[in-house]
Order: sequence, then C-alpha cells, then structure tokens
Amino acid sequence: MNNTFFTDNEKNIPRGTVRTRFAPSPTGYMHVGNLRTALYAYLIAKKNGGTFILRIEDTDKARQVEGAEELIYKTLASCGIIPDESPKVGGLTPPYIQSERRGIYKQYAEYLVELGGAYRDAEAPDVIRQRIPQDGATTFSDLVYGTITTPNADLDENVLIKSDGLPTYNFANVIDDHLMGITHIVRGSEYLSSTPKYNLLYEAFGWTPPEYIHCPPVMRDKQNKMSKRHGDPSFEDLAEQGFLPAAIVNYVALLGWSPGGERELFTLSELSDSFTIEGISKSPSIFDIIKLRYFNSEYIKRLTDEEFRAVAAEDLNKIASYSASPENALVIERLTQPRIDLLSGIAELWAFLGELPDYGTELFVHAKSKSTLESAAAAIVWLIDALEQEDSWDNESLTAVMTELSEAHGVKKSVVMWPARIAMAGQAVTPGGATEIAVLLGKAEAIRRLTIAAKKLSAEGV
RNA sequence: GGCCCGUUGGUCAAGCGGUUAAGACGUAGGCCUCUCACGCCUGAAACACGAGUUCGAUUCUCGUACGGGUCACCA
Repeated sequence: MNNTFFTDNEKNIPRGTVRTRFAPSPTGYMHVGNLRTALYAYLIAKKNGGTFILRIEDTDKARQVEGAEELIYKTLASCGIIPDESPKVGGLTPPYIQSERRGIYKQYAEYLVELGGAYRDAEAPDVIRQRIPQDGATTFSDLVYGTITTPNADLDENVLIKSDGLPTYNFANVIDDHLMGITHIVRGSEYLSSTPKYNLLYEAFGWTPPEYIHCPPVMRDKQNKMSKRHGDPSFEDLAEQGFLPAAIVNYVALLGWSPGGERELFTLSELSDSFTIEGISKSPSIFDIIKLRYFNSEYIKRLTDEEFRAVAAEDLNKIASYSASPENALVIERLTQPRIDLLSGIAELWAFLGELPDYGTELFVHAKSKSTLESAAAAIVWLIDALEQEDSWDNESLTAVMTELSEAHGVKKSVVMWPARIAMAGQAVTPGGATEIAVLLGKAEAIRRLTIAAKKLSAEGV
C-alpha cells in the first residue's frame, strides 16, 4: 500500500475552505430532525463561503427504499438547500454514494490494521475491529457541548468491517469525512457518546479530527423524539398539509437555535448570513405545530397576489365560483390570504359557496348586531325586493343598497347585513361580509338563498 | 445499571455575577369591524431542588431529583 493512495483525494480540496455534509440514508422520507441537521450543515457552509455536500449512506442493503434518493433531492430543493457536491452533480471527491466506495473502506481498514488501530477478530468470522487502548481517556471538543472526556475503558471495540465486507456506519463515516475534506461534522447528539471512538480512529490514521457540532434532538413531547412511528409528520407530510417549505425551514431553524435578537422571520439566505454555532442549544426542543402554523400564516400573508395564486392554485380551483370571473378569483384570493394558516384549509373555508349548508334559523339571532328572528325576517323581505331591482352587482353598489335599506327603515346597518350574510352563506362564520358573498354568489343565487331563508323563517311562524 | 449530556413561563427561547428575568407562539381581556380573521392595546404565566463560592447568584462549583442519549456485524 503506497502513500499516494491515501492522499489523492485530499490534493483536490482547497485548503481553508469549510466543507460540511448531510449524509442521510435513503429511507423514503425526511424527518424534521434530519431536515434541521441538513439545514444547519448547509448554513454553516454558506455562512463561511464553504461547500455543502450531500452523501448517500446506503451501506445497509436491507433498508434500501426505491426512489428514496430522488426524494432527498426533491425535498432539499424545495427548501432551497442545494448541495454543491452530490451524487448527481459530482464534485471534488467522488463518488458520493457509499455503496460505490466499498473498496475504499476495505483498504483503509487493512491499513489501519497495519497501523495497529484495528485487528482481525479471531473469534468472529472475518471482521475487523477497532483497537482501543485499555487505559487512559479520550477527549474531544464539541462546538456546542464543549470539551468531553471519556475513559477509554468505557469504549467498545466495535466492528469496522462487517463479515459481508461492508463497513459499519461509524467507520465509513470517518473515512468518507476525511477523504471528502469535511471540516465541520453536524449531526445529532446521539453520536456524542461514540465520538471518542471516532477521534481514536482519526488519531490512529494520523489525521486531524474535524470540528464537531452535535445538535440536540427534536422532540414530539417531553420524553420522545419525533418519529414516523408515532405518527409525527415528516417534511413531506407537512408540505402535503399545506405548509410552505420556506415557513418550515424558518421554523425548524429556530428550533434549537437562536439568532439572539427578537427577529423571528428569516429567509434561507438571511439565515445563511445570521447563523452562528454559538446560538445552537444544548437541550432538546419540542416541535410545536401550532407555532409552525403561525409561521405559515406569516409566510402566506407576505406572498404577492401572483405567488399566492400559484401556491394555492390547487385548493383555490376547488372553490365553486372561483373561476366564474377574474373578479371573483381576486376577491376570493384577497379574502382568503389573510385568514388562512394552512393551504389545505382553503376549500373548506369556502365550501358554502358551492352548496348552501343546512342551517337552523337560530343563526339569525345575534345580539351585538341587534338581529332577531323578527328583524331578520323583515330584513330579508326588504333585501329580496331591493336586490331584484339592482343591476350593478358589485361590492360598492351592494353596500350602498344595504346601507340605504337600513337608513330607510331606521335600523342599524347590521340589522340588514347580518341576516343577509347568514341567509346567503348558511353559516355563522364566513370569510368576507354579506356584500362580498353576494358578489361571489351572483344575483340569481343570492336571491334564491334569501328566498329560502324567508321560507324557513315563515315556516317557523316568524 | 455504567458512561455522557441536559433542566428559564404550556411551547420556542434571550440572558453569559448586580435586570422591574427580554421577545415570539399559545392563552385571557379589550379596541377595530358587515360575522370571523387580520391589525392594534393590555394581562396572566418561568429561573427543578439543596448546599457551597461570593458583598451579591438564573448565571460559577458540587450533590439530589427529573429527563434524554449511548452501551449492535442499524444508520
């Protein structure tokens, strides 16, 4: 074994550049915790003008999932987390898929045996184990947790190369991270206790260990991590529910990291500028979907008309009178945007437009609006009368009609508005007011619904 | 159980020896209003506990309790 073999890859890497990596195994979905790890690794690279690398860890053949690698690209791309080097685009230190690197691990393992840092296990069939000193202690420094010292006696001599010839996760990681010139390893805190073994490996090879940045877990509650098994949503699930990727990224960035100030809303590139390793928390954070909804609503509110239309198109098109006219579309969009925190709730919000809900007349009673069954019955008759004469069916005209009506009969405006809205929507809470709903419904349907209300009320002897 | 790590309001969190202990979500009340929402204002709500160190501890040290991680030919 000659020395050039071991240094070939390193020659390619410019000295002094920060290189981070995200190294998922292709399981078919992206955990929120994983996404955050990827994000932090990306941010650290970008903050320092460095390189962010995607490496696929597929050494466990049994867990291979079809299409999983594609999904990783798709997920990262939708978040704007674009790897500078990856299996797809290549880079300075290929290949980027561990199963394509198996020869490398074997050679390094044998070299490590020569160096004395590992040995062939005589008992077990054909495996190579790490050799750990019996005495002393190993110290490493983590940028989040500080200096941690572990007695060597507490460290196990783990398998490095399995009997199938493939490396174990820990070994493959050390080799790849070194060969790919990774300067900062960002990973979950569950690796904290195996890090001394990593450092021993680096030492045995005579390599400089990277900086470690261990991140506390993202929890579902006080004692359990987020998990697909418990039904916790993955990134894909959240996106499916109508969360905007940018909102998810922003929220997740703040779960376990604080920018220090009072600002909470950050775009990806603003995060790249503001991110600091010192701001990473040591203790676990509980994922709060209520707060995520808040972030989502903030992001939705900030969308331009065009952006909102594009992002909500699918849900918007399910609304009955949405495509009736461009004017209708705009009214619905403007009314929807400020009051929704989840895209998937849009169709439901406007369902009453398509079909008048079966409602009870008690909805006509509203103290604050001074609306009673009797006043409603009267107002509806006035409305039908007046609206049948009305030809300009727009918001301004209808507002004028209803205002005049209330003035003519000497009642509060809401005495007319309230029953109008209830009759036309069939529900107490609606996006938009009476006149807006009337516009969306169109003259014929609005009057039809008012007539139904009139009948309902008279059927009850009002 | 051994070893390692953590602990500020319900949640995310600022704080890095002296503060009326920020801010956000949520929550309660109010204002605005053609319902709801948006927006605005106001309120309630926290340093796990016990010893030290110190003139002074949320901040430093130790212990206790509680929680998490890890002890695989899984990543």
